[in-house]
Amino acid sequence: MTVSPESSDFIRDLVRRDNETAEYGGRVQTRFPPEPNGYLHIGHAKAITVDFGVAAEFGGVCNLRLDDTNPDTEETEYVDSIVDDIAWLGYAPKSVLFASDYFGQLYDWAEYLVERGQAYVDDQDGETISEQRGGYGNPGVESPFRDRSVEENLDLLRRMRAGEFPDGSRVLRAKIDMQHENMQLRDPVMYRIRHAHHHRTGDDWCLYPTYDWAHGQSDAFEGVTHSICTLEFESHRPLYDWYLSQLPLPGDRPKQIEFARLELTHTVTSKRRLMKLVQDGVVDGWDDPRMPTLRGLRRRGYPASAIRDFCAAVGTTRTNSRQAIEALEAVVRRQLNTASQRRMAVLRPLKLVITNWPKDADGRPIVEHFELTNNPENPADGTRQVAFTGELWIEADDFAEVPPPKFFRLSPGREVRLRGAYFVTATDVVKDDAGQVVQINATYDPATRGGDSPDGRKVKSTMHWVSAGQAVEATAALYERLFLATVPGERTGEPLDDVNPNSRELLPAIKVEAALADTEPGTVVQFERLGYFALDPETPLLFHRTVGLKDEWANVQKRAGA
RNA sequence: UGGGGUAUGGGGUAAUUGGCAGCCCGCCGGAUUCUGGUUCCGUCAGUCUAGGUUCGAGUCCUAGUACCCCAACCA
Repeated sequence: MTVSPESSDFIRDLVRRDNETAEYGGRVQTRFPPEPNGYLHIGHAKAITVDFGVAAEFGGVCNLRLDDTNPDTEETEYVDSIVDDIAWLGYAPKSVLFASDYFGQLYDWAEYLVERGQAYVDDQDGETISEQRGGYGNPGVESPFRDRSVEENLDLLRRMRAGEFPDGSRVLRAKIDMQHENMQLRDPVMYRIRHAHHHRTGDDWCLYPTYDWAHGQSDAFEGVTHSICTLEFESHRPLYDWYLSQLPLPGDRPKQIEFARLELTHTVTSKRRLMKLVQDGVVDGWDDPRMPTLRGLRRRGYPASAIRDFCAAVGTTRTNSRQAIEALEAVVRRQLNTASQRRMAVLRPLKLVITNWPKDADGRPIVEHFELTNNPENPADGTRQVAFTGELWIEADDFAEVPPPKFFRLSPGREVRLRGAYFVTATDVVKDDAGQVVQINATYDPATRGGDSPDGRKVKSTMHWVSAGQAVEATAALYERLFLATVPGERTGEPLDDVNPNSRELLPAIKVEAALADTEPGTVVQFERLGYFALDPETPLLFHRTVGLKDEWANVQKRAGA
C-alpha cells in the first residue's frame, strides 16, 4: 500500500489550481486547528497528515492553532499533549498559535460590524432564539431586538464586554437573513457571555466568540490560504465566506475546503465517549493501549510512520466511509515485520521434558546455547545467544493429544523442530488428576543440532520455545482486535453501550527468553509466531500485544468449523 | 419537511476530464520458507436504478433511489 507523494486528490488539485492562477501569489498556508478539550486520536491523525502534508507538498507552511474559544472545556493539559502528539506523529508546526490570541482583534471587528448595522445584541435566551430560528423547510422569525440602533447595540456590546451582564442574558448576533434556507445564516450567534476562567486569557474576558465567528477570521489573521476541515462544516462555508466578505481583511481571503473524516470499524472516536471512558475508570487513562488516542496507539506499539502511511493510503475524499481496522493493522504489520527483532516467548506455558537429554558429571542437565537470527528480514540486526536445556516451555496450543485434521504441530509420536535447536518427538504425556496434560515427554535427535536433519528428514512444523531454567517471567496484555468498540458498524449510540470492557486479557505469567530483560522500554519486538509486542514504557516486563500475526491456523480451524 | 453533499468488486480508493475500469485490504488457489509469518505467482469479483446523447459513457443530459450533514450561546 505505497502511495506516491504526488498522489492526486481533490484538495491537492484545488491547491494546484490556485497556484496556477496565482490566486494567493503561489503561497500555500494551512493550519491544524484542534480544540484543546481532549487528547488527539486516530481521526485527528488524518487531519494532521492532510494539513501538514498539503503544506509540505506545495512548499507552504502549516501552523498548529489551538481553537480555544470555549473556556468551559479547555485545559493546558490538553494543549501540551496535542503539541507532543503532533511531534510524535512526525510533524513540526511552523508556529503554535491560539485563537485566544485574537480575542482583541476579533472584538474590534465585532464593533466594526455593529457600526455597519450588520450585527446586533439580542436580549433573548437560548431557548427562545432556537425556537425563532425555525426549522428545515420553515423560515425563522426575526428577533424583536433585531432593529436596535447602532448606538444602542454598541453601548450594549461594550457593557457586555465590561461584564455588566450575567451569563446567558444576551448575545451578539450577525444580522443576515432569518428566512435563509441555510440555517447557518439565520442570524448566527457571534458572542456569548461566559464569566469563566480561560486557560490562557484568565479572567480578561467574559465574552467568548463562537466557532464560526472565530475560525475564518483567525485564518485570515494568520494568512491561511486553504482552511481544510471536515465535511460537517460544509453548511458553515457560506457563513465563513460571509464574515470574511464583510470585514476589512489585512490580506488574502482564505477558503474553506472540506473532506470526509477518518472513521474506523471497531473504534470509538467520539471525544465525549472517550472522555467518559477515562472518567469512569473503564480504561487506565488517555494513554491506555485500548484507547484510539495517539498516546494509546503509541503505547500499544503502533509506529507513527504506519499511521501516516495508512492515512495517505486511504486518501482524502468527500465520501463518508468507514475504514476497516484490518487495513490499518496490515500497514502496522508490514512495517513491524521489517523493523522489529524476533524473540521467543511462551504465552500459555506447557512443560516439555526431553528424556534423553544429557547430564553433566554432577548429574545436572547440561545447558547449550544457540545463536539465533534477530530478524530474518534484516540481517544487519545480527544474532543473539539463547540457552537451551532438556526442560523447556512450549506453547500449550502447540500440542494436541489427538491432533485435528491439518494440525502440523506436536502430538504423540510426531516429530517437530524446536526453532534453531533440535528435532524432538513426543513420546508420552503426563496428566494431572483432572486429566489435563501437564507435561510432555519427548526425545531429541542429537544429529539435528541447529535445526537441520543431515538425512534430509522434513518436519511439518517449527515451534518456538523457552528454556525453563533460563526463562524470565513477564506479563502480556492481549487486546481483542483494536480499541474498544465491539459493534463494527456503530456510528452513534449512547456512551459505552457498544464498548467491551473485556477487550483486554492479561496473561500474568508468560515465559520469555532472557534477552528480553534488557529490552528498551517502548521497543516493539515480534514474539515468534505470536505477534508483535511493545514493552510498556513504565511497567517492567509488561508487554502489550500491538497486533497479531496473520494466523493461517485460525483460518484452517474456521474453515473446518464452517 | 427545506438546503447542502456523496454513490465504482465483500471493505476502501483511482481513472489522463468522453477512449482497454487500475490499486490496496480481505477471500480463495499455488510456489518458496527453520515463524501456519514474510515473499512471489494466480483466481473470483465492481461503475446505485431507469431512460437518453455518442462510433464510444464511471465520466455528459433527464428522472428516480439510497446514505451523510445542518434547526448549541459546542467545535
